[in-house]
Formats: sequence, structure tokens, C-alpha cells
Amino acid sequence: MNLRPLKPPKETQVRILDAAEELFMQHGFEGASMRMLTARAGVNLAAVNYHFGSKDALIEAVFHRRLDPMNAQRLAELDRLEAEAEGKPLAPEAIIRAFLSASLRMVEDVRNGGRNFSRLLGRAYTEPAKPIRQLIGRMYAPAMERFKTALARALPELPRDELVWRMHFMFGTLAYTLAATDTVQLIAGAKPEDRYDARVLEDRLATFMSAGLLAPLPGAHQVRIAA
Amino acid sequence: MNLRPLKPPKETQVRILDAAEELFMQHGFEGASMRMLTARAGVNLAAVNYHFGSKDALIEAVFHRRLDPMNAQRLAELDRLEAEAEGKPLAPEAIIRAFLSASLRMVEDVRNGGRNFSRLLGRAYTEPAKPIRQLIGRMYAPAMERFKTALARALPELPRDELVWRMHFMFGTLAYTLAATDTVQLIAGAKPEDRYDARVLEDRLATFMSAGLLAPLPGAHQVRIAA
DNA sequence: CTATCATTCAAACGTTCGTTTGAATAGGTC
DNA sequence: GACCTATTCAAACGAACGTTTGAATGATAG
Repeated sequence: MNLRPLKPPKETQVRILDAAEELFMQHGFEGASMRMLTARAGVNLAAVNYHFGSKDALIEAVFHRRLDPMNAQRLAELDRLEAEAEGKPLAPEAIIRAFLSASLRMVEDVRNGGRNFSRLLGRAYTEPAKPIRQLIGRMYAPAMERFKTALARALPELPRDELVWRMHFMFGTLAYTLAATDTVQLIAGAKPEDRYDARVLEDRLATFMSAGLLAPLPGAHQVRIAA
Repeated sequence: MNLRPLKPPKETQVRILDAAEELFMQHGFEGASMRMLTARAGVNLAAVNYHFGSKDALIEAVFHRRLDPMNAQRLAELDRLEAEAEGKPLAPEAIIRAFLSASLRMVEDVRNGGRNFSRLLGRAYTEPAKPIRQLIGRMYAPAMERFKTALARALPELPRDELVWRMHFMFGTLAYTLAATDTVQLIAGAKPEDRYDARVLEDRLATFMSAGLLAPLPGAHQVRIAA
């Protein structure tokens, strides 16, 4: 009847997923080979194909394992905020923080490899391979819709076009911060000890994003419409 | 004496660079093979190794061709602003626009493949391969230093740590916008005709970034320091 | 003990990779 | 004409890739 064995049955899968997370982050999806991967995980070369079917399927599994719960957390947090508000509109910064905190919790989760995934995720948004981009798009779509309507309700005076663009910018800020922190240091000077303190980072990101989101409409743009 | 022939001597190199720009953007550095590359350029497979030495050297050449003049433009624009100001501090948004405009001019340069490079560049900031990141870092370093000191002079009351972080965020916003526009559409709704109008995009980006840069210091962070 | 099952393993599959080679080609100089 | 140099070309190199195979392994059930 295949009862659950004494040692966890998925140890191999988990080891593969952890190794994949780390090596995909370090070398990219094409750059990390099955042989590197399985060697790091301490499993046989054929194990990935046996347990996941193919390398592409493994990539999907890597994202599903982290992203599904992450977006569920986001939606739950937004639900909680809206329930507390009892119909009153939410503060934009609170909505932003509801979106951010799930990402930043993962940055801090060093022990379980969450930081590896954070960096991997930050890079995945700009991945050239179409299947991966489509996958990411599909996994984010529901949460994005919810946050878009929440922000639209919080900022009724902001034209929908502008809101979409500013969400785009906010997402870019987050994505780059997740991907590049401690890898690229284009601008020298950030104190290393602050770099992964999730609370400090969330404050900084939320402050920056809120200000950008609430910025007055671009004057030149209005002139351009009037002209 | 090897006088310049009638037909431009570098046609082959240029064709290779153009093809590389496009295919690196579409498939990544590892995903675009020499055979794809040379086929697209209409040259022999051995031409890349003959003219550039290796694939890695070609990647370097792709970045140098565009990035060196781009950062030179940025510095020249900043020089011009500072000369005009005659010692008075510059407006932060003007500094930001001096940085942005070179990127956005390239987005609009469709004919010469500038847009291909823009998207490629946006992705390169989060590239896993170390040599590429180091290359990018080296090429940006001088311009970044100059803009950092310019912004520090324009915002003397902003702590240096915060400035560095906010520059980081601004850079992320730009990088993601360059990389992801028209590829990922995580947030549906942006009008396609606006997506590549450089003036509109510059206004939107400058507005967002300026607001973020000038945001009040994060309250929670200050509380944290006091505690 | 025997049969059954999921899993692991070493080995090999065919393909594609970046690079190298040596001959062929073309243009310029004397 | 002969000579030189730069470039192009078809072909091949060894290495690494993702995947498949069929036998070994070990725990569970009858």
C-alpha cells in the first residue's frame, strides 16, 4: 500500500529543488547543467528525469514550490487589510507593504534557501526564454489583478494608464533589488549589514515606491496631451 | 599599406555585432549559439573567432560599442547642466533626466538596433555570469560616481546611505523597464503606442524616480534607530 | 521465501556546443 | 606577370549537453 517510509519520501526531490535553486541562481537556467545539479544535490544524474520528467519541468517545479505560497500570502494579507478597513479605502503604502512583505520574508529565510530563490526570481522576470516568462506571468496574474484593483480604489484620481505604469516601475524596483543586491554593486556605498535586514529594506522600498506611486502627474505629459 | 577598401572594411564585424545584439537579447548569451549568430549575420561560422577571438570577446564588444558612447553622452549632459548652473545646485530631476535620456534615446533608435541593445542591457544587470556583471560594473563605474556626487550636492540633507539605496532603486526601475517592456506583461493595461515613445516614457520615469528620490525618510526606520 | 514495487545507478545515446584547421578566394603592391 | 596579406570557407575537433536504458538495490506485502 506504499505507506510513508520512515525517512521522508521526498528527500531526493527536495535536495534536487534546493540544488536547482542555488545553481540556477548562480549560473542561469542554461548555464546550470544536469550534471552540476545532480552532483550538488548528491543524487544520480538520472534522478531529475525520473522525479520531474525533464529539466524544464524541474524549472517549473522550482517556481511553483515558492511562488504559489508567496502569492497566497500576499492575497491573504490584502484580504486581512480590507477586512480591517471595513469598506474604507486603504492607504496606498499599506497595499504596497502587503505586496512587499512576502518577498522580503523570503530574502530573510536564509536557512531554507529562500534567499537563493529571491535572487533567482528577480532575474526570472527578465529571462529571455519564453516558456519561463509565460510561466511567471501565469503565476503572478491573479495577485497582480487584485493589487491593481486595490490600488485603483485607493487612488481613484490617478488615471488607469498611469497606475499601470507606476505598478510596472514598482515591480521593477523590487525585481532589481531582489536580483542585484550583493551581486552587482553598480553604486558603491551601501552598508552590507543593512542589505538583508528585511525590515529596513521593506521600509526603504515602501517609502520609495509610495512616493513614486503618489507623484504628481508628469507635467510635460499633460502639456503633450493638450498640444 | 592596406588602404581603406571601397566597401566598408568592418561590414562583417558590424553585421556580427548587430546579429549578436538581437539574438543575445532573444535567447540570452548561452542560448544564442555561434551557428545561429553567424547564420543570422550571413557570415561564415568561423568569422566570429576570426574577427573577435571568441564568443566571450564578442559579448564584450557588443557592450562596448553601445555603452561607451552612451555613458559619454551622460557625462557630457551632466557637464552641460553644471556649466549652465554656474555653481548653483542642480534640480534632482534634471540630474535624473540627464541619466535617463541616453537610455531612452537608444530605445527609440529602432533602425540601428538600439532597441535590441536596450533590452539586452536591461537584462545584463541581473546576468548570472560573473564576467559579464563585472564588465558592466566596470563600464558604469565612472558615470555612477559622477552622478552620485551630483545628486549628493543637490540633496545635501539626504544621508549618504539613503541616497545610495535610492539610486539603486532608480537604477532598478530603469533596468526593468528597459528589459521587460513588451516582453513580460505582468500588469496588463499599458497602451502599446505609449510603450516606446521616449518622451512620454522619460516623463513617466523621471516623475516616478524624482518622487522616490525626494521621499521623506522612512519613519519606521528612524524609530528603529531611536529604539 | 517469493513477488512486487519504487528508486538508484553506471553507461551509453545522439545532438549541439565553441573552437580550430588548412585550403580557397580576392585585392593591393611591386 | 608574381607575391603578399586579409578574409572567407567547408570540414572536422573534442567536450559537454539533456535524455534514455536496463540492470542493481532495497524495502514491503503476501
